[in-house]
Amino acid sequence: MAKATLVSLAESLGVSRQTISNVINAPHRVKPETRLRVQSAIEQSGYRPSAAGRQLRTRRSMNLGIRMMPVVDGINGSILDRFLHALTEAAQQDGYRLTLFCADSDADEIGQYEELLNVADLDGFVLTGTHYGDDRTAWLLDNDVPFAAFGRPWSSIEDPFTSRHAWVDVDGGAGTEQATRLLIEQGHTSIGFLGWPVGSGAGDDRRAGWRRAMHHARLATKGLDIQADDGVAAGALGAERLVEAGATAVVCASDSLALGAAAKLRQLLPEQKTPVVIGFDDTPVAAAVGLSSVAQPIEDAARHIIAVLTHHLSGGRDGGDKPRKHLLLEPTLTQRTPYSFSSI
Amino acid sequence: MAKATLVSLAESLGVSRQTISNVINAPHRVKPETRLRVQSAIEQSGYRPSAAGRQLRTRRSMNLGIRMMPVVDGINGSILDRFLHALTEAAQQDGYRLTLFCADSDADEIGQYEELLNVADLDGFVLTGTHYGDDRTAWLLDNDVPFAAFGRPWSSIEDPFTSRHAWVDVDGGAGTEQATRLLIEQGHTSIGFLGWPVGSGAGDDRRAGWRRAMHHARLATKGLDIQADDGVAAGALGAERLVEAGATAVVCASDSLALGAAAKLRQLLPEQKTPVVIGFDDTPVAAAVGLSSVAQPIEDAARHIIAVLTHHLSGGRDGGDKPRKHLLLEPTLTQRTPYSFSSI
DNA sequence: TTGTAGGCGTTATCAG
DNA sequence: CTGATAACGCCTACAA
Repeated sequence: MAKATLVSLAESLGVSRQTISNVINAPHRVKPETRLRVQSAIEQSGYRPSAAGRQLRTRRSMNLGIRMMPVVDGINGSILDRFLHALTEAAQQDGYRLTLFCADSDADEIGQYEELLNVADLDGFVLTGTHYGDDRTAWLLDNDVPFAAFGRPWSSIEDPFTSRHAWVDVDGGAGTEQATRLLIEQGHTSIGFLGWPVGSGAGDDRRAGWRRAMHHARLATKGLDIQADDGVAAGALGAERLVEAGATAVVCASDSLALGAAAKLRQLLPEQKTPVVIGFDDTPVAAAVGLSSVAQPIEDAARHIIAVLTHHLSGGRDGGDKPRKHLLLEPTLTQRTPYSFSSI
Repeated sequence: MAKATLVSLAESLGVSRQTISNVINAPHRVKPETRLRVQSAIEQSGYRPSAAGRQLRTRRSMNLGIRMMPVVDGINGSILDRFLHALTEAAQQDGYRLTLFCADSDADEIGQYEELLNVADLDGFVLTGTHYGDDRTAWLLDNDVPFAAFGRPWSSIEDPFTSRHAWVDVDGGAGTEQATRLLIEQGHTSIGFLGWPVGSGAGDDRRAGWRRAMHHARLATKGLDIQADDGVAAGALGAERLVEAGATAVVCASDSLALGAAAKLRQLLPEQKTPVVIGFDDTPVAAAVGLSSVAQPIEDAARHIIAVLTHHLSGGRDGGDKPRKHLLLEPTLTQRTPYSFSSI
């Protein structure tokens, strides 16, 4: 049996194709009687509207784009997996599909936007890895392209909550602050921060959280603030300098750094028993070696990103409540005992 | 300026839209002179063919589907990241896009195939996680849907190299065999295998590799073959039993198992200095703790999957060489010194 | 409430 | 080698 279309259905039912279309897109305009008749015919025939036909007419593809960032560390890849999965699931529930694309740079990404918008009629984009002076958000805003970002707009002057574009983020600073406070409660008075070079929004945010907790407890921070590129080796190196500066515990901007730091601290301060290093992202690596870590509610973030995007795309006519345009989620601290490599 | 279409271009050039279409899809049919004229006009106007229009006419979307498997361990999520990225990049180079979807089960996945085929005109699918008696491949074959699988068809009777469908896989058995041989060369005579319960294709394959190496060296395997569910804790438990059976080294079916095993062995056999545990997949976790591991050339696999799929879809008219329909890639052994948590 | 007409952008077919 | 014509399946506007 050939695939059913509006026309074939209309013929077999003795109504016009327009009526079928109305049953699908504007049921209230059709007399209940015929509506039911048509609906059951639709079900029986297994009719599914063609995306191509619809897209040609409406210039909407029900497709959302997201860029695959280049694989770097790999440790955070597992986070991406969770993020993508939640994104896809939420989009699917709202009738949207996710289209993946690659780009070498932000400029290239913008080029891809143009291309995908032109040829594939993508309805919107999900952005990740926002940073200071992000060209992409500016371009998308200028061109009235719907999008939502995972990551607030980083700017030293503008308040993110007045931003013109939708975003969802996790309050990294709150996470490191909480982590630092825990260490303070455990009696540590010299707690180092091991983060990325100043200049990255998320990194500076996490550093600020540590600093807040230290100041609040009136603890000195001099010499305890290390800037390092991400990675295990850099983490070990940084921890060494922190120990020299007197640190007995370390809060890190990533699990990679934390892993290196934990190894180094275990070596330099073997007498310590409590978890003295706290990572960020709660990756499987952290779980695997029993490292405490700040966990991001990444599935929630993904779901909200889709919610705000699809709500906007449907023009608010989707029935649901209007999702907040700017949302800062709280992370949680996953505490673990470092059984690691010595006492599983 | 409005977006250029075939019609607008044709008008401004004084030719028929069909000629423009021919320049794009069948250049050889157009007189070189007009072809050049049209081509430069295309470039100038920034014309890009509409996917919707094309799709409506050709019933092809230039879109490939891939299912997001449920997130389980997380450790292997990082592998997925690399895989997806390579897939997307290769597809993009061939003019295809990747569409993500979710499914709860294989049956559900088949339902999604139908849906995506019907509404979105997907041109083909990439399958992962093939297993014994996989319904999905059967369905796709029955319905003449193009696809390529990452993972050979597992069947006790059929030779995978005669399979009706395209696949790419990594020779896991060769990997564990190589790993086992290395340990034998290092002087170990009692080497355990820590793998998944018998019944999974990939798991049994890896087990067989270990067994081959042991038999080849005329070493006993009695009591050295452990079946455990994946995970760090199970790995530690399994290693304990292996040590009781006299094992001094362990080859594992995954990095999760290996991580647990390494911890346990370090505890039970502290005098050993050499890397006595070898994992599988070479995940960031392995890299982080200095665990040797069998590395899969996953980017190569992804590229070949796309190559074989797009070559088939283009009906072999894409100019390139015909890619092999069945391809078994060799893994490599990444050797590391277990600095782990004690000596970064 | 239902039907009719037109067109979205493309390619296939066939005639010139 | 080029052009006219006819779909592909759908939705919007308007007419009945």
